[in-house]
Amino acid sequence: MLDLELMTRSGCPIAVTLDLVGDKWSLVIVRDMLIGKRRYGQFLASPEGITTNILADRLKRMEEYGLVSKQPYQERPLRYEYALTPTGVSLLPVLQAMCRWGNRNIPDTWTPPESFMKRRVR
Amino acid sequence: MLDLELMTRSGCPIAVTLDLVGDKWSLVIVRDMLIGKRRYGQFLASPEGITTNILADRLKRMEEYGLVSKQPYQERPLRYEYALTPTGVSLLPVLQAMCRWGNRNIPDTWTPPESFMKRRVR
DNA sequence: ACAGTCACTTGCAGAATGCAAGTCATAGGA
DNA sequence: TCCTATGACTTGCATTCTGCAAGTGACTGT
Repeated sequence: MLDLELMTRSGCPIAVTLDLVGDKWSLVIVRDMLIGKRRYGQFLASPEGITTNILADRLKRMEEYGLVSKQPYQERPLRYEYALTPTGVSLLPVLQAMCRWGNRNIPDTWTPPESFMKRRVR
Repeated sequence: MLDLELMTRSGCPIAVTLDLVGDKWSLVIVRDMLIGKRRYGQFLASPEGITTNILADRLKRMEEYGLVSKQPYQERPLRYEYALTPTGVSLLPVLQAMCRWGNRNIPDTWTPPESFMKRRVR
């Protein structure tokens, strides 16, 4: 369980989830981490084109929320890589449901790899 | 299939879904409609406290996107009620996944009614 | 010495959001 | 008749968030 002193709008699990990741970018970053991306530059390279300031802000926020953790992968200069915590990974079913919805309802959306759609967590 | 000329960031079904409903309010309104609310005042009465201008904007946007339709329920004064289209209803699995995630990971979130969690759509 | 890489930070303009108040049509009661 | 209430919005304005571009600091490789 996350231990947050988060300003939530209500106790509704949908509303609380949206308070944490209800914006245009957070779940795109989660998607990238689920397919193995770990570094700042890799997130920037995704086709959606997140900007540097938003990426830095979201990584920081999701770390505060307990969805992401960072580990140094080198010293001098000190550099971090980012990965999902188990709580972050467990957002996978939400993303899978979005993929199914997008593929069914919006023409010309990419078909995600089977490994992504079939993967089970928890 | 929706027929949109929507500015999407990429063809990723996750990113496209977020382009449509990736904000703090749209899916709260979808939740309310899924549990039977249909009128402006009912949406305003939800505990999250959406404001009138945002609600009007989201109803309009979701109608443009084909997620919501409106029907007059009286004339003089002309009043509409809102309901999800089949495409809108099919967002249910996304909301169910968010509920499961919220309930597992965030303390003191409400347990949704079984009728909501068990319901199946296609 | 100098360009290049990587991970950020900063400044600023424009868009989105939140808050409060106002509008419009009508019903119902004093 | 007038007054109040209801329901569905709209408007104005201040605050916050986002997008874009440029800059910074610590290196590495040439």
